[in-house]
Amino acid sequence: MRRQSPTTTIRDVAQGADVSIKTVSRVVNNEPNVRPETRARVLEVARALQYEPNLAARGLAGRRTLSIGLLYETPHEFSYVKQVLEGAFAAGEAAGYSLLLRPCTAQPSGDDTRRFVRQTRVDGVLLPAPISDCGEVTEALAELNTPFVQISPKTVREGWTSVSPNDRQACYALTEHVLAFGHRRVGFVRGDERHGASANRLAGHLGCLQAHGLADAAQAVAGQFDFESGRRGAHQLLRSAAPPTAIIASNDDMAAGVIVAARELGLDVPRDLSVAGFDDSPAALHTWPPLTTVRQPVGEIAGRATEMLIERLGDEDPEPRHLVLECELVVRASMAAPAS
Amino acid sequence: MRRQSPTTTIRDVAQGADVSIKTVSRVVNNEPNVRPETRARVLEVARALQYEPNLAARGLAGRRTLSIGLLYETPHEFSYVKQVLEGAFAAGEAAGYSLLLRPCTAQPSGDDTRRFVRQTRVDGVLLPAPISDCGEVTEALAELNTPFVQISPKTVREGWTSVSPNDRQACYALTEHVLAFGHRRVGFVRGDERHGASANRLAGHLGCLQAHGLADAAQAVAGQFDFESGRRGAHQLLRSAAPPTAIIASNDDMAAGVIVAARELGLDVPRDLSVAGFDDSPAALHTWPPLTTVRQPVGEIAGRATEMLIERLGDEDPEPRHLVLECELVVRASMAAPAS
DNA sequence: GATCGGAATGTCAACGTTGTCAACGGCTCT
DNA sequence: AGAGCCGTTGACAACGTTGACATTCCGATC
Repeated sequence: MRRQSPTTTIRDVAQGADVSIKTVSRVVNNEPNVRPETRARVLEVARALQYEPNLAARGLAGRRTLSIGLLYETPHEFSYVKQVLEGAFAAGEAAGYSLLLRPCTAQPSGDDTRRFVRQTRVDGVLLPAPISDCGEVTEALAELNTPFVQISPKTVREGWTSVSPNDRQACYALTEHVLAFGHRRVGFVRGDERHGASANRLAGHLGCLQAHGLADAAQAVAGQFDFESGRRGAHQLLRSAAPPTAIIASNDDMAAGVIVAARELGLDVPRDLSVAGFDDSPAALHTWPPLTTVRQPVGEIAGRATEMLIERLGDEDPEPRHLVLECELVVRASMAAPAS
Repeated sequence: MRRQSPTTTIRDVAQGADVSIKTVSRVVNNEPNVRPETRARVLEVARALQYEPNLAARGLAGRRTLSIGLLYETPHEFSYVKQVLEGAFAAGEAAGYSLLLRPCTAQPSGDDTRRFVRQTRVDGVLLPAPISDCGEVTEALAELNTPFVQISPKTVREGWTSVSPNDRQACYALTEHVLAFGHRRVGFVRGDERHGASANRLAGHLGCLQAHGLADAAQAVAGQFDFESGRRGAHQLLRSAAPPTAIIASNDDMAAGVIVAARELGLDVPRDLSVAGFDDSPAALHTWPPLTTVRQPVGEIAGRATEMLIERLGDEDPEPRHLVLECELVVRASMAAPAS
């Protein structure tokens, strides 16, 4: 087996600064009761020797590993996961925590979860959608007494903690924006039902239609958040007797599919059909015309979730909280008044 | 501080199976010299108690941590990173290794790298492009005697190990495909120069033009692999006195930009302008028309790189290798004969 | 000047695993 | 029957850090 190049340990620093290892530990962990000059001397030596605490040893000795797990579903929607990663990494780093990723297949089992926590001893776990609603996972974590925070869960549960975007309100506003153009027949492509966002977006949409006395005009078809289902959904909607003059898709990938479907039917966007998406993903700018959509602060959501998780780690019996962040309408060129 | 729920350790298993902890260790690590019936008994108890070895303790006690690091650049090209992750995760898992991610800003310093390795004690490191060519990083790893494998490096270096796609050959073939349609003025949008792929793709393109006696017709403009630079590049190319009838972009995002630029100039794709991309990313299917492109086996490349890295971990003085995987032309609808 | 108290520092045993080496059996070979 | 060997097993000391607790130091108090 390959030899590791020698590394400086806490002992080397202790020797160099002429103190005990315990004092070095105190300095490195910012604990009180160290004379400022001692602290300075230790830091000096640590820096000179390029000392970095060994995380494995820390995790083994201490009660905590200073690491949090992130279970994410691998197949779809990677731009979402990307933003979650970035937000969580930044927030974690700021607090001295590192992130341990665990890609999962569609339905991670409780055993997978248990194995993950047992092996890694993560202090807590972040659960982005749709895993945030996986009963087996949350059960396993509760059983292991491992704190977790849900990101965009489907249903907000009493004693737990979550951070979500205000999907409902955002989709209400988006629908209102569409109606303001004069559209009266508005199609809607729903998202993957396993994501809580899907139901909320639909609810916001329907709520707005109802508020405008258009409840009967609602036309919603199923979708799974991917390009192809957007394309299929649009064909389905546009085939009807009274086809919509505008279509809202529950995310941008599907909206891109809607645009392609329109083009396949010889319809110009936005002249013959207005289209709106959701998420403000990169795809929203890659379509022609660029998509009117809603910016979800996914990175911020993940960051706040991480902060809340870390906060809860210190508390023996923390207050459950449910944070909701607002979204922002992004107006681009895919929306116009209906051809009268 | 929150209490951890009690976990079963190697000692519990040893007690349950009435053997020493060392024997359990041997069984769990598939070491030889354990009587089959003993092994079976230990495995039985381990399963019953849901025993999972503690990775921190393993890393501390053993010479190896069974984990490998993956430094990746966070800003651009996430679909690439996604595929790298998936390939590497799968290959790592198969060999019992876990992956430790480290998102980096544009130019990670040697110190960052050293800190990462020192803290985590990863056994080896994977370097996807463009970090694979970051001198500070490779230097730091060499200095720490930490094995690494480069993924798609710019330049293949003697004593190191790498896995790359055959960008040059693929772009040669793609250009040949374009010429076969009858195009004679072919524009080219280059990629980010920090990626090795960029130079190779350009070289393949130019090589093919030369082979067909069209070296003088080459028109290549700069790009950075993002949508916007594709759009700018296309405008630049199409503004010229003898504008190209086909444009090859060094990746799909830029090709999407080219298509939008064409539309902005009132050109129909593919009637007035043929377009080809590279990578077969999701974006290639989100454009209209869908893009003719080249499928790079990124996941497989990352997987093979991971396997090679793990293989090298066991060897004291492993043979350096440079593996090159072939790409595949994906013909879609964005390409047609030039309007004569 | 003895006593007290709190801040500063140190000692030592964990933590859960692997590496080293020694011990034990049963077998073959003389 | 004794020597030697090999396959099997175990005892014990690492690994680098933190937690619990002990000790020292120093100034304030009586």
